[in-house]
Parts: sequence; structure tokens; C-alpha cells
Amino acid sequence: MDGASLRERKKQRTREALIDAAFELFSTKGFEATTVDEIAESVEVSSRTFFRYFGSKEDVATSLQLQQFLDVYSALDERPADEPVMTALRRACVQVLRAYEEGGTDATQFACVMELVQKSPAVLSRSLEMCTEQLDELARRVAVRMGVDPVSDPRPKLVAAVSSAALQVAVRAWREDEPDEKVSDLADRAFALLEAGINYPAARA
Amino acid sequence: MDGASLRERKKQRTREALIDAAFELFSTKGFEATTVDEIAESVEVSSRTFFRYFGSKEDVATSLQLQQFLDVYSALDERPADEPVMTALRRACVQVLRAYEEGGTDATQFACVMELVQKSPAVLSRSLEMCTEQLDELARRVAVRMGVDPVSDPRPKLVAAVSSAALQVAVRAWREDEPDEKVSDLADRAFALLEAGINYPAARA
DNA sequence: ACGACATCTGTCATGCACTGACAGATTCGC
DNA sequence: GCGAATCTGTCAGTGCATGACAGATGTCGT
Repeated sequence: MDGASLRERKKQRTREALIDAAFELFSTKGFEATTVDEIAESVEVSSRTFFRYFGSKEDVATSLQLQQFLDVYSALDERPADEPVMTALRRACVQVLRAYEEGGTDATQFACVMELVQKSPAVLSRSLEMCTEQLDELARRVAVRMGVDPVSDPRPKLVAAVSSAALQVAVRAWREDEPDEKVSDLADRAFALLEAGINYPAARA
Repeated sequence: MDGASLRERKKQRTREALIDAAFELFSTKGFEATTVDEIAESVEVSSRTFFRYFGSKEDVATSLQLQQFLDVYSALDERPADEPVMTALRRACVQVLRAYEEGGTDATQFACVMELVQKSPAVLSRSLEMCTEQLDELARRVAVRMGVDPVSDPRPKLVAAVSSAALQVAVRAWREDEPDEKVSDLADRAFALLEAGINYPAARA
């Protein structure tokens, strides 16, 4: 479990302490109302040190989301190779979301992140930026799955971008319109619509 | 042309002057290297006034992109009502892009914005945020076109988000991999792939 | 166990983005 | 012209973020 050195373990502890303290303050005072100094103080660390662990105040809020991307990558690797890409991506995402929904400790922070993303423009902004950063990696993995070249063939990038967009729509619908549903179900439905094609005809007059 | 009052015209002039000065400085010194003070000074205005016209330094860079969204809305209204949504959206976007490509003055600023978005994380971040803000309006218009309710039916939101994602992929491919192509053509192809469906099977071993 | 070394941390100083408050200037409606 | 509404500059202040340096702490060889 902890094969790392003392120094490594200490770093990991302060990192987690910073995240916990930040979420605690964010959820009580709100994102913009809490200063980096406050976060650092409640862990008894200088604010200078905070910025040695996180590039910005937003980064500490989106660190959990980054982890989710990594989880999706793992889940995607487990899907059978002959599954169509969107279907594989759909199952991988839904599986990861369900794990967080039923995953005890993380579940509350998971919900907290969603709230921050919706209420704080700066967090939304950083979150979207991180998503596009991860799109390259996701596209690369999709390309491998399709057996095509990830730079000359635009399809993997499209699949990655479109999937990410579907997830964002699902999360947003959950927070704004359908709070009673589970995010995993909404995401599942969004992906299902994508698989079926989306060039809908206009309604008949 | 200028049916507005003196005051309104003056405001419009300083606003445009600020945008021009900002792009001039951004393209020579880079985004993060130019300060708001410099932008304001070169228009002979206090930096406090700058923030009365733009909410942030990033906003002045993305103001042009916002205008493009409005242009797409207009173009979409002109498309025949019986055209399938993705097809209509495709033609509307391509038309707007072509107008900018061949549109003299705007063309250089247009390219400058793309460069800023790619090179400056803060601009990318704000740009993405603005896109999601506009997604609501776009989804609403798509819903009207489809003759469905924009809040209970998730399909309009999906169409909007997916289209936006396709555009982002096209722009990015242009700047990174295919600088010789025209953005409008790349976007056209991306939309074509979406219309055809994207649940690609894996390559045969 | 001890010293040489690498790494981590706090302090200090600095720059820049952004905001509220107030006062003076400009424009507008009459 | 004159009062009212609006715009602008100045000032002061907060918060985020970064570089530089010195001291503290962990690491490793002997």
C-alpha cells in the first residue's frame, strides 16, 4: 500500500489534507468567498506551499474530475475489443459514474464538485479546459480501438469530443432539470441517443 | 447606420478601439505578457474604464467568437424548415465560417483569435465557458426547429453540444494538423461524419 | 551515527487582475 | 442653459500567482 518513502507519504498527506480542507470551505462559504490563505491556514501550511501542490485555486476543485477521466480509461481497457466504440465508451462511462454514486466517501465530494462547477464560473471554466486537455488522450485510445491513425483520421477525435459533450449534457440536465434521476442513467440515455444517430427531421407542420 | 445618440456612438468607438488595441498587443507581445494597463493606455483610457467595457482581460479576446455565435443563429433562421437539424446546422456554420474567411478585415482578427485560443490557456478556458453559455440558446433554437420541448427532451441539447464539439475539433485540427485546409471545409467534413453516425466498429484483426 | 546532499517549506517582495467608492466631467432631456 | 442621468478617472484595497532566498527536513552512503 505505502511502498513510498516518508517524504512521499508526507506529500500525499498534505495534498489530501488540502483537498479536504478546500472542499470543506467551498461547500460552506462558496468558492469565491474562500481564499487560498484560508485553505492553507486550515492545514497549517503557507499559501506558497499550496501553489506548489496545485497550479491554481480552481485546480484543487477539479482534481477529482481528472481522476474520473483516468478511471474511464481503465474501464475502457476492460471492454471487449469487438464492441463498437461508442458502445464501449458508453458502458465505461456509466460504470465509472455508478462506482462514484455508490462509492461512500467520494460520493459527497463528487456531488460537491458538480455544485461547484455549476455555481462558480471559474471552476466551470477550468473544468472545461481540463476536459479538452484529456480529449487528446481519449482520442488516442479510441484510435487504437478503431485501429486507425489518430492524427490523420478525424473520427477518433470526433468520437472523443462528442462523448465528452454527451457527458456534459447529462451532468447539466441532472443538476438543472432532473435532480431525481441518477447521472449514470442520464448519461446512459444520452449515449443511447448518440448511437441511434442525431440528424433529426423537423416536426411535421 | 448611427441612429444612436452621441453617447452611444462614443461608447461604441472606445469599445472597438479597445478591441483593436488589445489584438494588436496580443499578436505582438502575446496574451499574458500584455497588461490591461497597456491596452487601456494605448487608447488613452484608464484601466478602470476597460473593466467597465469587458468583464475580464479574456473577454476582449473572445468578444469576436461571441459574435460568431450570433451570426450562426441568423444563418440558421434562413435554412429551410424541412431540412434535418444537423444538416441545417452544418450549412449554417459553414456559411458563417466562409464569410469570415473571405471577409477582409475580420479575417486577420479571426485568425488571431484562433491563435490566442490555442496558445493561451486562459483564453481557451474563457472561450469554452462562453460556448457552454451559448449552448442553451442554440439548443432552444434547435428545439423550435424540431418542434419539441427544449427542457424535457434531451435531444436538442445533445444536438447543440455535439455540433459545438464538432466545430471545436475542426478548428483544432486546422491549427494543429491541417493548416493548409480551410476551417470551413474541415468543419463541413466533421459535420458530414456526424450525420453518417459515429458508432464505428473496431478494426478487424 | 554522522555528514553531504537533495528536496521541501516559509518568508519576503513583487506584479497583475479586478472591485468598490467617491468626485469631477460629459451628455441628455427639457 | 440647467438639472438629471450617465460616464470616467483616481484612489485604495483584496486576492491570486510567482520568483528568490534561506532555513528546515528527509535521504543515503559510509
